[in-house]
Amino acid sequence: MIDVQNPLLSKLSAFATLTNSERASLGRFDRPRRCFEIGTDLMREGEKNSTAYILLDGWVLSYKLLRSGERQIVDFQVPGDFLGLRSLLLRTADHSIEPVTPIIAVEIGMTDLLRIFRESPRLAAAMLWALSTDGAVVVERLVSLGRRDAIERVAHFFLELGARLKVVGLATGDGYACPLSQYHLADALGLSAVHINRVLRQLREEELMTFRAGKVTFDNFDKLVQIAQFDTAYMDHGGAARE
Amino acid sequence: MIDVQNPLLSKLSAFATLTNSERASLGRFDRPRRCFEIGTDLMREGEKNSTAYILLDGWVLSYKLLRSGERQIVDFQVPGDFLGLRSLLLRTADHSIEPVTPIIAVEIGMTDLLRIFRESPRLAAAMLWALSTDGAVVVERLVSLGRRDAIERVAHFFLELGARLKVVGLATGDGYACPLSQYHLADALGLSAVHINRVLRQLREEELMTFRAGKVTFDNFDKLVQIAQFDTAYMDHGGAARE
DNA sequence: AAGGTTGGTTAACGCATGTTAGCGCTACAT
DNA sequence: ATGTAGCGCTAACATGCGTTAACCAACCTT
Repeated sequence: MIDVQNPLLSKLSAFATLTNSERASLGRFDRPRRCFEIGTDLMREGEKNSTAYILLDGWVLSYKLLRSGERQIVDFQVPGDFLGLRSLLLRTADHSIEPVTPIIAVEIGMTDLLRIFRESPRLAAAMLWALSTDGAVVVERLVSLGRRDAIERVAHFFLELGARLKVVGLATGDGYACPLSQYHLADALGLSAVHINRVLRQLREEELMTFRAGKVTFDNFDKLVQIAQFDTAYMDHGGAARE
Repeated sequence: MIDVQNPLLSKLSAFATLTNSERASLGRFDRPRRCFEIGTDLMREGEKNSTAYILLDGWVLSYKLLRSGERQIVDFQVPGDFLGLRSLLLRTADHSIEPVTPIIAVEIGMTDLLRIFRESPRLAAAMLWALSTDGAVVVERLVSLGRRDAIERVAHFFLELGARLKVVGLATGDGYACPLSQYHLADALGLSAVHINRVLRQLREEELMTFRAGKVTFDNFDKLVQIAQFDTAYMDHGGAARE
């Protein structure tokens, strides 16, 4: 049971080396593991007293709908990420969450959170740190939408995703498996699907990166980093083992 | 000394009615109050072990710079807001903070946070709630940048700011004092200053709202809400006095 | 086999917004 | 009084991206 928690453990370990009892504390959720198929929302905006989850396997996306029917994807979550923790604290969901692929997740409720805070302040700090990282990612996305043009935005997105997946062992320096469609990218990056397609072609033709058939391949990582002005500083504050 | 904390107290009271001892606990920061003038940053991106603050008076802005020299303003903070709490948890500042007006703020450090968590779980929950609200605001801004056009964006911005100021008694339903320049709006909303000017003129000519000489006046609140698709749901989850 | 659906792809056209440039006002320093 | 810096304001022009409309391939479903 502790085993499946691996992605979260890898992430938190980037913040501080956890003791065995802390690892055990994380594993001791009595709440059930749940599976969700594509098409069934985990959480819907406006919903009261929603549950939060830790994502063990698969990808999900968080989004908000506008009256016009358009949607803005706030972020994608990958194994090891928290789902809907903010909505738990707010007591009303401020966004919706749906699977991108079939997923496995563990429920967490307020009581679990409080128990962790009681049993291990260090673990609590690690979780607050992980939450803050999520916040930093959203802020960086906001910078993208506000001040980067389409190419920079797309390049930055794939680099960031790669960095996040690497932490949980799902990416190498060369690329990673990515189940998103071009429509997903459009809704996440504030562009039209047509323009996403144009940009992907350009990235391909200039031999910077390739996104095709569910695979991201970095052809010229350094140049890509330069174009995107990608700086990992906002993501890797842990550096493992401080304090 | 407790008195000056009023803006934060008003905010947290929207989440739960605080006991006298909880109010006292909030007031018992031994850290000094500090003043900052325009031009002196409170925090700079990349800085290690920065301090966080509670803003008592004045306005500040949080921003990130791009290589090109452009900047994206992430959010403005008004009295009662936390400053740099995420950077405190991350141990490295992921954004910079500078005053918009001269300000007064109280320092808070990790030790203060931990003390509050120890002394009063309810107060801790209230603070986590306030933090989550800040997160929800950033997410809503992200939706604006991704999917709203210029008019909707500007309208939404002023409505949201009004709602936030109202909580701490700095706005009425008709309008509020606002020390921002059109350049501030441009950097916050991902538009050019020229276009901000165009949009403000349009809002004025269509008698929806006026922003002039440091004052925001709502001329047709309802229509403005409709144009912006402004829904306060993401801001007022507290509703005072639940549990 | 036929039809529907989803995702990728491209071209033509239009528009919202950026860019550049310039004018005027106020505040403030010299 | 004179410069200078910041801010508001506007016009003319340029462009990045959206929109619409197709076509194709892969994969369902029946």
